[in-house]
Amino acid sequence: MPREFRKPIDDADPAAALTNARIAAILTEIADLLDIKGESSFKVGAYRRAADSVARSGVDVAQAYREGEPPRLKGVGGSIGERIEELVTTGQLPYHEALRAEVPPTLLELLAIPGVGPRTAGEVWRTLGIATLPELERAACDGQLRQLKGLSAKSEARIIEGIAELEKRPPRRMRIGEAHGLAERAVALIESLPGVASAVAAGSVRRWRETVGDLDILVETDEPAEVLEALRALPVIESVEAGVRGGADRSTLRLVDGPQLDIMAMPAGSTGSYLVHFTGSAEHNVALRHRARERGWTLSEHGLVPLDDAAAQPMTFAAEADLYAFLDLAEIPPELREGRGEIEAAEHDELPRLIERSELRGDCHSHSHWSDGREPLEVMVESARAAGREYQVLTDHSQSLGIANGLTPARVEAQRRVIGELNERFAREASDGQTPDGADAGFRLLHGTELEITTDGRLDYADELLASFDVVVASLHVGRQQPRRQLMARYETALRNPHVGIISHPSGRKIGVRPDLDLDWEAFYRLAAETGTLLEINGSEARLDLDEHRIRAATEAGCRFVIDSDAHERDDWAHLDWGVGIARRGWVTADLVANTLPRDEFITLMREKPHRW
DNA sequence: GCCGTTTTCGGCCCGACTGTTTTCAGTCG
Repeated sequence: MPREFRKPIDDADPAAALTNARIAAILTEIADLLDIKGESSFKVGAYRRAADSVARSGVDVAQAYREGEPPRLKGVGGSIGERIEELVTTGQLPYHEALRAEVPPTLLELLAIPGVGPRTAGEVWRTLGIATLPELERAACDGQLRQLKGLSAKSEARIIEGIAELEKRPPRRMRIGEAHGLAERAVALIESLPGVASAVAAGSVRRWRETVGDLDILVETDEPAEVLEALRALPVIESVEAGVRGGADRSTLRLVDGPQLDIMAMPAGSTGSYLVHFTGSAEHNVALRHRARERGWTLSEHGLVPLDDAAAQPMTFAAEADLYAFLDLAEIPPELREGRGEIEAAEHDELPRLIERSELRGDCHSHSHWSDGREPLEVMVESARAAGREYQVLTDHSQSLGIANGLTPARVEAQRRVIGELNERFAREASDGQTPDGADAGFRLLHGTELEITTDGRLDYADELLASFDVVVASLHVGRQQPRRQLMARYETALRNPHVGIISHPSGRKIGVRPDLDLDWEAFYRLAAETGTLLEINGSEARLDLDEHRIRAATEAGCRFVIDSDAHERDDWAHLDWGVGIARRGWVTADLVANTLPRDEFITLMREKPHRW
């Protein structure tokens, strides 16, 4: 996978909120520019690690600095700490600006070309004055690059090809659902080939990352050459990527109209270290190698080799658990392998027992034709029932959300009657032993609403009507650009209302489309915990909201959750899978999630606020 | 530039591949 296409930071708006993500982006750009400049790789790495640390921190770093309580962040020492402080207090970072003046930020675009790294980019800039993609392409076509040290006519051809490829197919990351679907198909396809003992998707798919760049497939076989040859010949394989990753036991391919596939063969019976290595993350692997070194070993995908005998045969492991055990660690679930404290937890046997999909008994957020759902209420409810759930909450939109055909109070009452009749039928069928196969005899459709928090900070229904719902899910779809104080005031109204059980998709983000709401998150979590209002982990793949970082921060603040599909059609029930995946990445255990409760307990819980159990 | 059961200096993760090489640097995952 070519590195991600990184545009220079848009600094047109210096007043843009200094979120952790923006601070991290600035530190990353500093690292890139230093790299091109030819600075020590350790210094460059230090900025990258610091950026990473800021990005994944649960606290609002800018706010913490402004309040005079800088958080302890791994990789942020005196020098970088001072730069962050200057940035968040003055809104400017002269060091960064000076670097941008010295090294043209447009050079970052060159790094997206396969085979072009910071050294090459720096070299063409220094010797030929090239700073942009078109300039590089022209120079390559004119044969100017071959005069540079380490570059030849062959390199020029590769660069021209790489630029063309980039224009034809800009790198993009798949959403979680698409990635898992494709990975499943690829694995099934590969397992059908002769000589294949097993295949498994590793990489970020296996860790359930919210977006995925390419697919890494491990193939257990004793005949790697034959298997890879057969694979390359399949009609669904569009092309064999040139050069990047060839060799006897690995191959880089591309699915027709699909993502890049990195295929790695591993010898049967010694798959433990391969799985660990290719599942990652990079940070997790680094931490593991550190640990191996402390114990006198060097760790790679092939296994462990003694530090004092590099020529020794690697010690191999049949299973991941064996490798972890050798390093005195409990086996770490793939979702936790991000270098966020999982090694320490595994060392002390304090890994959480993560929630499983099978532990969800109900779903608290779904829509139908009555508002903006794409299927009739009856169709949605029958499929939820057939899926074996104990309860489904129908939460069509409230009246002010006209664009989604929100329900007036009169339509709410009409819908209540329809739901009542359906539940009567379900009860009748249960007592007659007529419950359909796969359905839970106790299944009930619960009546909820997705209650709009209006721009002027009111709730969209009167309290008496709110009290009549089984579940009230409050959310904010309009007036997203309001200043932080106003947004917080709106959320506070909802959180303090005794009938509001759940705040839905709290950050309001859409992945890759629009950013989070500007909230005082610490205060938001505190209020949710204090009022006993549940926070939703919304599993629709464009949202995944709360995200994994916020989930952990909210947990630490004492919050509790529900995991919901926000389904608008039957296919959307799969969102529950994605929601559970993200929850697991947020270290969530079943006891933190209200919709793991049996139906009656859940109904009772939702009648009482604060919701604590 | 960061960090410390190798602690204030001297390290800093690993292997494979590529290209232009006579021993290695750059790129990638």
